[in-house]
Formats: sequence, structure tokens, C-alpha cells
Amino acid sequence: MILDAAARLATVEGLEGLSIARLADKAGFSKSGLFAHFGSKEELQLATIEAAWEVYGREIIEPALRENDPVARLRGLAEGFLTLIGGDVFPGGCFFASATAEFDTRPGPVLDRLTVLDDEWMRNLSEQVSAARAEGLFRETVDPEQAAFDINAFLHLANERYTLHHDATDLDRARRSINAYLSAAATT
Amino acid sequence: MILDAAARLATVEGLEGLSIARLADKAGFSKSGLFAHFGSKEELQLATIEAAWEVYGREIIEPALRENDPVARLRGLAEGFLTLIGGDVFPGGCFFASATAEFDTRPGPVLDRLTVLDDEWMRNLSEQVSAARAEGLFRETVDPEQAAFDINAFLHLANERYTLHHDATDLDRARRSINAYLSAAATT
DNA sequence: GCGGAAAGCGACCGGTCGTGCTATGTATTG
DNA sequence: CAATACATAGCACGACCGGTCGCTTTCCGC
Repeated sequence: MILDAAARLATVEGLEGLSIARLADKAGFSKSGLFAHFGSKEELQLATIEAAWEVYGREIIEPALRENDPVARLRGLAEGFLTLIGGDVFPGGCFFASATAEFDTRPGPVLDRLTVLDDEWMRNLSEQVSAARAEGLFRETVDPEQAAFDINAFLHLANERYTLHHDATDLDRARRSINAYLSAAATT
Repeated sequence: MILDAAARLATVEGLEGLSIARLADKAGFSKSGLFAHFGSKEELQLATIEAAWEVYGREIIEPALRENDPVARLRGLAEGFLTLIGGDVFPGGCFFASATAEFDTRPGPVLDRLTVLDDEWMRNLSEQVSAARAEGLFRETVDPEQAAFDINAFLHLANERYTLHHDATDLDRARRSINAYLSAAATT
């Protein structure tokens, strides 16, 4: 519960800007009481990352991977992301986009973990493209990593712009672009 | 000169995380001496934004807009962005991507200015698409704002990933995607 | 050569940060 | 019932933050 609040707060104030005092206040603890659970701020950040990743796994990845064909899984990942962003779970937009933007020039265990999880997200996307190609649903000319890059690009910019303007138009733009992209990649 | 250093530093430490003391140290001034030039930290941030925007105008926008046909201008904007990102002017990646990610949940004059400049950047892109359509270079089915969104998405993700991994592959991915996109939009 | 404005400096303020150390309650266990 | 483990709170610390103040230096118009 503490970590869920931490993840939510981190999208607004940043993972580093999230102060232990404010988080403790939000969770109804004293500063030192909360601090005792984690040995350091970095441990708190790492635990917050895991909590956020669990949300993504539960809300996006697992439901999407339960679909039958790879194209549906791909659509599930994208739609799950856009739905999560459009909801109010993370008031400051995608947790990992915020955190990565903040830590991309701050080497250390936090950035390492964020990098691993971003790679895993990209791998999830590209694997579905590979599978779609293997099943003959996508053209052979479609490069899985390039396709993962493109789809992720639409999702990321939608997140940025929606966080900024809270206008669902930007989410729909990503939906339209991804639809067009998948249609162009399809064999039929 | 101070503001150029500020813009460079801000991409690494963040526009808010950039402390007056560290900037003064970097620029060879005393803290109070530097502070006297700006009435507040916010004024410093706003001045830094203007300095960074001038770099973008000089290095990307103006050269690109000197091209003859709109498609070349579009390519110029994209290539100018990727070249600037790939250079070492902004060690922490695109200044505006960093700053916007940091301030997107922090209302105030800084966010207002960032929003205006982002709109202007998007307008630059979409206007070239409109012009290309008007000159018969792009299909009538191409939506200028949607196209600007898509191209900007490729550029933004390339920036994120290049800042993270310093691997030129990500810049090339954006180049490839934009090339494919422009080819698909062309009438020929 | 001189006077005043401007620029730059160091010291300092109140506040917040992360982080230790210590005490107090509160269960659990023998 | 006593003793031990654990969760939480209180408090103080050093570091750093943005910001202020008064002093010194520098420079320019006369």
C-alpha cells in the first residue's frame, strides 16, 4: 500500500523528488517509521519500481499475453498501455517514462533496473511481431525490433502529450497510428 | 554563455535539479553574483529555456526551413533533430523532452512556456505536411496533425533511447521509420 | 582624476533533505 | 509473567537548497 502510493506520487514529483517525509505524510506514518522499512532512499526507489512493474504486469502484460494470436497480443499490449495511461492510476503519466527520463543520466542500481524492465517491455513487443511473422500474419519484410520501436514510439508520445494536455485525442492518435501500422504490416 | 551552460546542465540534472550553486561553480561565478542577474530561480529557468530554444532555432529549424520543397523541409527538421541529439551539445538528450517530462505535472510559467514551444515545434512539422499535400507531393488522405504526431513520436523515442544507451542504432531506427513513413505518404 | 553606478563577492538565513541514534509501545514466545 | 523481537515515533545531525544583505571591486561618463 505504501509502495503503491509511492509509485503514484513518483509520477508527479519524480522518483528522486519524492521525499520520504511527504510519502510518510501521505501514508500516515512518521518519517523515521517509514524509513526503517527501507534501509535507504535508493532501496525505497527500487522497491517502488518493483511495485509499479507489478501493476504493469497485472494490468497490461498478463491480460494481453492471454490472447490467442500474436497480433491480438500486440493490440492488447498497446491498448492496455493506453488504457492505463488514460486512467488515474498514475496521475503523472507512465511511471517508467517519468522515471527513465529522470534517471537516464544518473548511473546506478535504479537506472540499471529501469533499463532491464524497459528492455523486457520492448522484448514483449518484438516477440509478438516475430510470432506474427512466423505464423504468416505479418509480411517477412517486417523487422520485429523496428516494429517494436515504432509501436513504442506511438505509445510513448501519446503518454507524454496526454500527461501534458489531458486530452484523449492524443491517445486516439496513437490508436490510429498503431492500427495503420498493423494493417500495413499484415499480409492480407 | 551562462545560459548555454545552464541548458547543457539542465539536460543532465534537470531544469529544477539544476542548482544555482552548481551552475555558478561551472560558470566560474559566485552563487550570489550569478543570482543577481536573475531575480529568482524561475526567471533563470525561463531564460534557460529561451537560450535552448535559440539553439534549436539556429541549428534545426532555420536551416530546414531554407529548403525549397516541403518534403525536404520535413526531412531537414527530422535530420536536424537527430543530428543535434547525436552531438554533444546536450549531454542529457533533447532539452525540451527532459524539461517537459520534469515539469508536465508542475503548473506555472515554466510549463506554460514549454507547452507553447512544443506546440510551435509540432506546428512546424504539420505545416510542412500541409504544404506537401497542397503541392500534390503527399496523398490527400494524409492528416497533417497525425503525420506530425507520428514523426515526432519517432524522434522522441530515438532521443529517449539514445540518451539511455548512446547507441546510434536508435537514431538510425528513427531515420528508417521516418523514411518509410514519408515514402508511404508520397503520391509517387 | 574622480564619483557614482553596476557587478560580483562571501557570509548568512530559514527550510528541507536523507539518515542515523534512541526510546516507547506492542506482540510473540518460553 | 518475563523476556525478547519488532514496528513506530522523536529528535538531532550535517548537507544542500533558494534567497538576502552588505561590502568590495570594477568600470564608465564627466
